[in-house]
Amino acid sequence: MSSQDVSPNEQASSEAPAHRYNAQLANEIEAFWQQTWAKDETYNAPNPSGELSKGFEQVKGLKKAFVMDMFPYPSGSGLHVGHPLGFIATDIYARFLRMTGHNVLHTMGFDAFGLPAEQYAVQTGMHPRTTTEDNIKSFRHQLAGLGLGHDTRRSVATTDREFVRFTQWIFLQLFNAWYNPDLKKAQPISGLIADLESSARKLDSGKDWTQLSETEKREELLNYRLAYTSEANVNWCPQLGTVLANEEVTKDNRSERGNFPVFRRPLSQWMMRITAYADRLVDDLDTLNWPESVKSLQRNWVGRSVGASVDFAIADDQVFSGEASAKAGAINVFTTRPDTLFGATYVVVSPEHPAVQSLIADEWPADTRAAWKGPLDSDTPRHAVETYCAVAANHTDIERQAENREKTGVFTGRFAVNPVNGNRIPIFVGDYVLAHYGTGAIMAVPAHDQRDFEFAKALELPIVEVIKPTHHWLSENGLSDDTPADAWPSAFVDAGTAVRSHNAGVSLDGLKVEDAKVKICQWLESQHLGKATTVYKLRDWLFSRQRYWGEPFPIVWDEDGTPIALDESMLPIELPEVENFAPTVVDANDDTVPEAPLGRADGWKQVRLDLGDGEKTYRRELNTMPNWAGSCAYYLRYIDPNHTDAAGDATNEQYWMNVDLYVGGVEHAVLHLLYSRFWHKALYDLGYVSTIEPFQRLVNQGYVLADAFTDERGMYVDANNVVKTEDGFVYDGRPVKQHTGKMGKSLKNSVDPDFIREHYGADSLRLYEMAMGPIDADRPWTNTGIIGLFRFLQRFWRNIIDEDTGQPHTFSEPTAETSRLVHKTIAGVRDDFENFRFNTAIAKLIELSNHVTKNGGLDREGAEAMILMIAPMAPHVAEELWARVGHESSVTRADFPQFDPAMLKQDMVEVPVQVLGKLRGKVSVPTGCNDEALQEAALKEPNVARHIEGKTIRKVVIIPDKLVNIVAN
RNA sequence: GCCCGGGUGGCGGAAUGGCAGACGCGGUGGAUUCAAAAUCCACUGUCCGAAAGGGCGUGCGGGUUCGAAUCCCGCCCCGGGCACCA
Repeated sequence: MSSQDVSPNEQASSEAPAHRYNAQLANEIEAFWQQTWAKDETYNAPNPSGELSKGFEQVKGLKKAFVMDMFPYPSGSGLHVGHPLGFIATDIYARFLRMTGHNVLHTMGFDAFGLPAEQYAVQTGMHPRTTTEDNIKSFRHQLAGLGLGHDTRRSVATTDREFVRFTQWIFLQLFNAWYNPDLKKAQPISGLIADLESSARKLDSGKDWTQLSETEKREELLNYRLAYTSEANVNWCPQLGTVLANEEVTKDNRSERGNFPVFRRPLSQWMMRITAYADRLVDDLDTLNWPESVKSLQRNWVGRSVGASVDFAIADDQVFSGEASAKAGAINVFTTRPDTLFGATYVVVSPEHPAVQSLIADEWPADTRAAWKGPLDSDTPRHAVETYCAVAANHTDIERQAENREKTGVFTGRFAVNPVNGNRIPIFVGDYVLAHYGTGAIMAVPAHDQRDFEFAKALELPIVEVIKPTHHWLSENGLSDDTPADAWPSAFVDAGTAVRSHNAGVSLDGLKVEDAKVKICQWLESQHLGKATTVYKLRDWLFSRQRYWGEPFPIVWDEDGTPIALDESMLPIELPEVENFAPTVVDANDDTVPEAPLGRADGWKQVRLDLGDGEKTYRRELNTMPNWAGSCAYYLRYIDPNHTDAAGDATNEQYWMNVDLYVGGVEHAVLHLLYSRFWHKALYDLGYVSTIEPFQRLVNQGYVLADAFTDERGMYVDANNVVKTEDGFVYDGRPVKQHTGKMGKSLKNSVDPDFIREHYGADSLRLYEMAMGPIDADRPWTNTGIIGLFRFLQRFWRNIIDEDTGQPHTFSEPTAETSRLVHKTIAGVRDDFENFRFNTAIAKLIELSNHVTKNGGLDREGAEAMILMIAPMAPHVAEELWARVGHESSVTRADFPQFDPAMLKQDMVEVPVQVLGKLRGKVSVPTGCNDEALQEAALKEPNVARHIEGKTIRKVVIIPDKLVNIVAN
């Protein structure tokens, strides 16, 4: 709460022992060891090859471990105690691995391009590089203060000159690659060009490659490259002055960052062909040790649906006449239920479907129902359809997707032919069909799809049963076997058996859904009417932004307006200096094409180059890459931080990859983690990395929550200055309301780690953050909670050090019980560390420490085991104790203690005795005591005897050394 | 609606078929102190009881089992994600 509530005890009173572990001593110890670690380069991990390979000989027999955090954005407001939660967890794990025979790569970089530095630059005129570098400096200082054991030689920032070169280099690899669908992998585009030149492969566009001009060829290749430009509807956010990726737009069409409105606008932008990897991005999730929730989010985002595309020919209709006739061929629909094709009684196309215009009949067919002519009872199909489409266009996505919205649609006046039974079925335009999913058109099977059912009811369309519902479903709905489908209360959408589904060439009758799907797809394919198809929700990744503070593209444009990649030797392309960093922010309704800030760099935006056909003037690409670019492959920079060409040394990459443990927030589930997997797979295909996935194990740490307070206006007030009074919480003399929320700037409830360190020390802070609960759970921060861990460290210190002299206690013979508990704790703590359960590891150590406090008696072996066990979590105090008991080398690579199973055995064991499953007493018996003796002892226990008195013993369950349960009645 | 988590004391949590509530916070009482802070000791799920001991108790209702917080079936509630995705 308020800073006054914290009870600092750094002022050792005159009576307190001179060598008590208090905040002052903790701070001295921590400063000393942090300097020592830095001087000794304690946390440097050698590479097998190259300039960082010094010392590799000594560790080459060890296993490698790559332990990584999601790197932070170095914001100007510094860290709060929520930020380092994951950093502490990975540090503990990395330290544990160092003590159990691993060469551990653990470092921390900075995701340093991005909006805040740019916005700050706009406000102050200071160059974003200056503020970013200052912030990184203070972050490094704060992180070092927490005792995080990072290899600082590998601490890179995405804004570093060489890092930018690396990011641009990857971009070039993607630009110069295409996805070969036959091999299902990316390959250099040169191979595609060779195939096209030799006519071994034809262009998808149907054009003849050999007849094309150089410019036309370049344009054609853009349809294949993994990084390409295209003119498409993109998410345009006027208030951010930039376009955004789908993943950065919330479902109510606002920017994830800033919560500004986002509009769809056609613009030419850079795209990444992530859709080529849709299947692999889904399938390879099965190989990963990731939280199920994140895997599920990614599967959902890719949104794979397996089904069939089917052509519905347009019926040749006497009502229709006109020139559109020639264009009207067939409507291609996508369905996941091709087994219900015989039940398709109409077709619906979305209002945005490109063929809508060509589908409109000149007049209504005879007997067209009023319900089909639209709300205005239009005189012509054209009027009905155009009115309907205009209304749909004016609806926002939210309005169109509102829950329980009535299904609406209008008849086009034309008919399609159901390819399996030749039935003439009406074609509708309806806004429940989405233009951007599947083919933008559906076949409607009202009996077996709830949406189609609702539409059919609303527009009085036939409902034909082609899947026999289960008896369970029929009886649940009070229906009999022969109730016609249009009397059902809803569609039957579950699996059943096909009926009424046959024609001269194929019969599905009697088949289960899955078998029927396979059979009908084979038939459709044989008749050239359709084929098995898979569609995805995933869209290509929009990769350009109209901002200043990002990586420039290594691209120039020629006079024909086609993009040309610069050669690798010209990297990095550095950001030009500009007067004004601000994005072009326009009014929400303004249609102006945004000018990228780089367009203000007059001397830069045009460049004279000789790219092989003489010196010419080119226009530079003025967009920059999105913030995600730098985080896609930064683990490769950690491996080889100074490499200046290509991906890095293959020996080092093969040694370290993949990342064994990756810890970070769940907010990156479908952004960073999907993009990064995509780039990694492309780099894998192109031979630059050796693993199919970058991150083997993922852990999402929870959020740190804290009390937040709002005043009478509902505005958050600084929680650090709220005081608790008898009447409740008060800020500046006014009552405020208490809430709980994620710690951070927006709720004004940040707790400064430097403040906590000053009052308790970094070791107490580290322990408290871990003790609050399982790593993946949200945990409320309280300034009182940390005291318990501080007291524990003080006790722990006292277990080993005489508070008056500062010297270790004389070692003494421990009791058998103490020795047993030491070994039991070693076994438990080891297991907890391996399984990332630091909260219970701490509890076990507290238990042991409390036992020693109470019983005394600790030999050197026991004391050292305690120090070694706490070392990963509280490294400073552990180093100090390790030194004080006489060691000269760091505890960092000391062997983690082994437990002796023989030590866990005890002579006597206390066995609980139950009567009818209820605990009634305990008996103390020799360990390994036989069943008869144990039963005899149990029956003699006075309280047990009382409970079975007068009853007949039916059965006695005996688990040796564990439990006796007497069944008596 | 669908998918993924979760529901245990005043609070954070522990126990994954075998003594429910480890460990910590908070609380109560005590030691120390002129006093306080800090520190140490004891108690602390709930109800009955002086105690011994007993009843109840892990969201709700059933079931399996000698024995269920844990496994199964059916619900309820909370958090997160997706959502007219054919």
